[in-house]
Amino acid sequence: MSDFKDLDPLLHSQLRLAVISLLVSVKEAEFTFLKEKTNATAGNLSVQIQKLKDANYIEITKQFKDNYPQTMCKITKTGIEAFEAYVRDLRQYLDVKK
Amino acid sequence: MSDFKDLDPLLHSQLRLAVISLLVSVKEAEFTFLKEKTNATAGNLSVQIQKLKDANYIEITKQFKDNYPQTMCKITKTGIEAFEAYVRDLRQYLDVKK
DNA sequence: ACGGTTTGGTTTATAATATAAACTAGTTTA
DNA sequence: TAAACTAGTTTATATTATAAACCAAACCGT
Repeated sequence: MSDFKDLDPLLHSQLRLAVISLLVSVKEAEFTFLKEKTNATAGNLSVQIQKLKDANYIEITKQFKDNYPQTMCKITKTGIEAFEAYVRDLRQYLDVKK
Repeated sequence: MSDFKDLDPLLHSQLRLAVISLLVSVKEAEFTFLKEKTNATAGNLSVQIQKLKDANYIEITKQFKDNYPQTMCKITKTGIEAFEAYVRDLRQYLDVKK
């Protein structure tokens, strides 16, 4: 019998977790902002936000701003809940019982 | 410029993290105990503790007990420190600033 | 107005990782 | 003594993460 809950594999990824963590704070952010804050390569970020979108953790909208393409990411209710559940589950692993 | 510290990839793995978390509590445990507590398959556990050993996070000693092979795992100082650093680093991701 | 550079990405190929399946070696039980 | 079980390891495969290559359009100097 296991002591540990399975961690949401979508969030148990450094980059995706960072993205969600940021979006939980700011609600909405540009691709370039996320790229800078996470220090990720554009390619990696592109792939990972796509996965978050497929899971309905975020919404992605594309528009043009000052002549340049702009990709906006916004967290969903599902995403917030998933993050909260992940944090809750992870505590089992981090809080060592003496 | 990145807001997030890189997470120790050796610990950012569900099974290895569970193993280290257990060993931080109990100091020393049998393979079978870890297998039961983590609900891992034997093969997976075998591979993962080997990696922890290679990183010097744990020590592995093999002996016989009641005619059966017994693999004991014990956490090292390095392992404890790595765990503490991991937990510290992870807080950046979990503690959302309002 | 053209060639090179920069912005803002996506797609694709490869490297790394996790996991399961198959195997080994020996023990117990019927 | 054959089948089933204990306690693992090794190997093959599936999944994931990451980087490299690419694309389209905009800007910038000459």
